[in-house]
Amino acid sequence: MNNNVRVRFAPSPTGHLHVGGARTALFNYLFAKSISKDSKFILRVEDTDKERSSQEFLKSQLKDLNSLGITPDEGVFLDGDDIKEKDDNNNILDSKSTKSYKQSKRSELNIYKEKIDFLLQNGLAYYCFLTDEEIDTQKTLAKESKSTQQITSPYRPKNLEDAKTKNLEATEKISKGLKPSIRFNTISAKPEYIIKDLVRGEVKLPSNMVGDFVIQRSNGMPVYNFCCVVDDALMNITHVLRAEEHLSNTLRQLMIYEALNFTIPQFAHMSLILGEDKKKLSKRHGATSVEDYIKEGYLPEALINFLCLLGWSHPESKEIFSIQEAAKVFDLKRLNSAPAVFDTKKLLWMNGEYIKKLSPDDLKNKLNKHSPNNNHIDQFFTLLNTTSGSADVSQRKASSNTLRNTQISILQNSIKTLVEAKGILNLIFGQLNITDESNEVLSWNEAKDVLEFWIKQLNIKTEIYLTEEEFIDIQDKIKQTCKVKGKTLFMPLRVAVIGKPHGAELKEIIPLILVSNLINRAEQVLKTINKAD
RNA sequence: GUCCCCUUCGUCUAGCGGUCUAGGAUGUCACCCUUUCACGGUGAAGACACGGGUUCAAGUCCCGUAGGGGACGCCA
Repeated sequence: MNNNVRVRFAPSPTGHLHVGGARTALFNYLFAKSISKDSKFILRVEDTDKERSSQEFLKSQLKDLNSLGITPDEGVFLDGDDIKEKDDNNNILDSKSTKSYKQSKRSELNIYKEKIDFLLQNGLAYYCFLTDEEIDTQKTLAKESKSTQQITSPYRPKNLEDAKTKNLEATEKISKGLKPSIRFNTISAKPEYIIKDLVRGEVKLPSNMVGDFVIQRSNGMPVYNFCCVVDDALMNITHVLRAEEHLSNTLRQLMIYEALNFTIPQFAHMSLILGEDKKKLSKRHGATSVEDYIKEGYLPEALINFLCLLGWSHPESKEIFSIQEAAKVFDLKRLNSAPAVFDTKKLLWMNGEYIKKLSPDDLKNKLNKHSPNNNHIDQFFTLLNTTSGSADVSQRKASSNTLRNTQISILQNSIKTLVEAKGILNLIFGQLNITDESNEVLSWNEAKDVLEFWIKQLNIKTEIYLTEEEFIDIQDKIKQTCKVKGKTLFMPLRVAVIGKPHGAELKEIIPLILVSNLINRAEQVLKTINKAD
């Protein structure tokens, strides 16, 4: 009929957005965007587990998706700080609407009840009064006898006639206060179901993989497998792109599609993201949520770029590209069926690349957003932005573009994550911290002379800041007077400026530090030398 | 245990029967740049899990074996 597709990402708000979930969302998004302008990426919320779901988690997940650039065309979205829903015509749904993209709400609207009633009446589902204990015994028995561990329920009807009597019996029990679950009756299932998976090709799923599974909890809430099918069908989802761990669920879902006479969508089961131990990435691998990575100073743009390359490859072998660029060339055929290890080292490299590409203003904004209470950030950028009308000679210099660029590179070229900026800024504005590494340098005979002369020269200066030229001038004087060069000159000096023998280029960092501060630091270092003597 | 999926450098991957003495990226190492560190530049080492087939020809197709992973919930 038309070439538009409808795909969905259906998170469950029981935790923060996991990188695996983010990638699933990304591929769904990219697929929709790559097909046509009118294709839709829908966000549905699977919050049937009332105990574990929360509004806070939902909000956090939506926020993370937004910052990654994955915004839904339809369904649940975040408007400022409010969770809202919009339908396929872009109409905002209010609380009285009979439509919703949240399964908890859809359950209240009896959307699932109608379908479950249909199954019950036709013997395709049944009330099951098996207790937890009874189920446990069945399971342990099955384990001991090494047979397949499927639950067999005595409440399962054998045929339509049987279903009628069983339903009657059930109604009676329910009226007495018993709370049954509802199981799907697999009695009429085909022996084997075959899906043509877009990633894996033909996958055969034998029906004996599953027993009569629960489709509605005893508390009245239908479960994931059921809601998922009903919603995908009712929302006209054309392609289901999800993680491989759902492959075995597909069998159950296929049975439901069939029982309910729904059209079956196309499936694409994407490979899993693994930790370094090659096991499914989970909390015990450390940082796994998008929020964790952002807190650690990763840029959302870098994270999403990295995720995109996990199980997918750019047709031109590009490594660095935006989500928009990816959407232009995205093709499901390039999805890899093998699982991928999440390589933090490559992410780190990629993040560094993104940081280097940032304009000074963007860098400033990103840093401020990341650590809003660090006033060194503004100090740093104010220094770089000082107008050329300033009376101070170094401020005039600092405003020239070339100098500004080299100075900003102190920050930009040496950090791979936003958090690392803190350390650099501390070197410029913070308290001097003399590292253990410096001790050896300070024990050199020349060190004391160099520092004393350095302080003397600084004291003559009346300007607030030193220019690069002025520093080089002093540096030459030290060379002559103290008869030092190379390591013996630069290392003690560097310790006197940043507290360690390695790190920033002196002529770049010195023009950023107040002369008075330089004096304080040098005196502090000199004191430790004298103490050691 | 049962069923399902997967298998190219350490890692992410290219490869859709001949153009593969297997390409790129990252990581590692070396050298250059640099009076330090980093950045940058150049280069090196590094892989088709194994065994059978099919074919004139197999990393590429088929079958086994081994290894890894996933699912087996009134979680999603």
